[in-house]
Amino acid sequence: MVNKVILIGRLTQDPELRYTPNGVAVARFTLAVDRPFANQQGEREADFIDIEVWRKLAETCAHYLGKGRLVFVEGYLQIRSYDDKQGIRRKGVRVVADTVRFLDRAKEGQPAAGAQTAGQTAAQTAATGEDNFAHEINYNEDDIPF
Amino acid sequence: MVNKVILIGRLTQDPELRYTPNGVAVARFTLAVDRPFANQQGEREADFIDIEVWRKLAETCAHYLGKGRLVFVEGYLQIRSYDDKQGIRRKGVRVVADTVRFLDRAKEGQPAAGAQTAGQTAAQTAATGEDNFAHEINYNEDDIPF
Amino acid sequence: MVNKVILIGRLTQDPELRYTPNGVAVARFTLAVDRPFANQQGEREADFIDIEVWRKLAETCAHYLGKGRLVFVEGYLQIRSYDDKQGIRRKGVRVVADTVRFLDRAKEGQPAAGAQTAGQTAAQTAATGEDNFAHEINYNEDDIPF
Amino acid sequence: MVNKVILIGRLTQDPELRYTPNGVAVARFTLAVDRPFANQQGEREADFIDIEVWRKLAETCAHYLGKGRLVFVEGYLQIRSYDDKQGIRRKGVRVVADTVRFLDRAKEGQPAAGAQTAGQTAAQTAATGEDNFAHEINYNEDDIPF
DNA sequence: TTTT
DNA sequence: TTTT
Repeated sequence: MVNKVILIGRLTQDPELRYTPNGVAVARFTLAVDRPFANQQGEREADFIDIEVWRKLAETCAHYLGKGRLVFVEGYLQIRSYDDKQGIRRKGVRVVADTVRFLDRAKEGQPAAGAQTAGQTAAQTAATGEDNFAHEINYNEDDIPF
Repeated sequence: MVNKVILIGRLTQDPELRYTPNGVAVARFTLAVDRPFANQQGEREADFIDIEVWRKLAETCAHYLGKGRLVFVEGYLQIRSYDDKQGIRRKGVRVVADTVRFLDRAKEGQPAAGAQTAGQTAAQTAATGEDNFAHEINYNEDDIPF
Repeated sequence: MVNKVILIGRLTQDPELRYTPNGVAVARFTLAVDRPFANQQGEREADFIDIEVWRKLAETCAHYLGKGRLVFVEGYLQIRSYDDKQGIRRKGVRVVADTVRFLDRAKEGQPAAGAQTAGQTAAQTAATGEDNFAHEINYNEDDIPF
Repeated sequence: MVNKVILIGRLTQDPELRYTPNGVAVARFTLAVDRPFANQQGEREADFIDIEVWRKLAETCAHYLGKGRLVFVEGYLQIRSYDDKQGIRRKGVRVVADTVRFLDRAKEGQPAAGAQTAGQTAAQTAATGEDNFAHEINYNEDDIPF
């Protein structure tokens, strides 16, 4: 009924931008979110949380964000069961974000770039028949939010 | 750096209450959180999200909550990799809650009860050598929050 | 940059529904939100927080909500300076909500009703020249969110 | 019942640090939170939101934060009626924060400093009989959270 | 598999 | 009274 996730963390890699067969943009990246407390070995661990954004926001993220950037993310937790290639039932988890705010500036000499070079057209994506983007979770039209 | 989850949903079952070998109470339950939109078949799906609570709050939840109850939950998303019995790497996901608010009344004739009958003493839990509570995620002292 | 408020509380009165001169619906109500701790006299106080909703959601709230109902509200905090009738500078505060979820059922015999009878048409509102709705905060087109 | 505020914005001034007569530290600062949309004149306005922090966190904020710093704040909205010096009833609003995260680095040459020079001992504060800190809202023991 |  |  209410499902809200709020995160601040750093991208572990540049975002990946893809398009559904129908030409809808979707970008994915992983956020490293440091825990506020140390574990018993005195190390500070992080949670690595998969983020998914759609449409115009996907293209903005792919264009401007890169590895190491600090972002605020607001979205909802989506949990889905699926069978992997070995036919084993697994649980897929991601945060589908409707808000992403950039909290620091891109580094000099490391222009925003990067990510959007991964851009493919809808036609290209359809052509490759890529069906297990998003770590083995297949997309269909029901997956497209909003 | 910031990791916050806010949920309102209904318990799919009574909570399970256990104790770590050191006697720390931990309760688990699953929340069904309805999505606010229908899918293409016109059905309203739900996400099923595992919740974990500790110490006094664990005992309160086990005592007063039961299947079907509506609750507000606030906590953080915890993601952990582990190997299942077949040695396959899996991802465990849960929300560790620090706040749980009860949003409806317990039904008549179905007294709060239930859950806490699952209560075991620390000694009992240790004795059974139960090491894969929480859907195959082993607990150790580092897992105990706060 | 980020401004988010999340509340659960009960309406102190039925919502008031009005229309801007341009015919945009706006509803207002006050939420009593109990504090989770008692004060030194052992009493549990509440904060009384003014909520404002717009358009279709305004009409839904006016139609279905009434005094005493329990709701979840998500929105943003809006703070505005203004001069009251005595010309004294005051601060106006309200939560502009984009999400309202009803957490309990309307009571029997006390049908949803009530609120929406306050409905005026845009023409009516314009005619009365009402300019200090919302506790002395004048509305202009800039106030209309989204 | 639930009252949660999440903000990201910049300090308009250095924090002010005071102590209650009983020696409890309290710091206050105002956050400028830019709205995500422009008004009809094409300007981007901000909300100016008063933040209050207590105890150790108050001292940390006073020590490390200064004007212009970007912070994440989590807390609850507190609304209180009071009479100002002219005996006029007014509404005091602030966010009492339990979490403050620093999102940027202090500028070179403008060392963290500043704020904590305002530090007074409990004795000093008591001596001055200062009773309307916090913009005319008097503190008493009930105001001290947690 | 992971970020500063 | 306001921040970048």
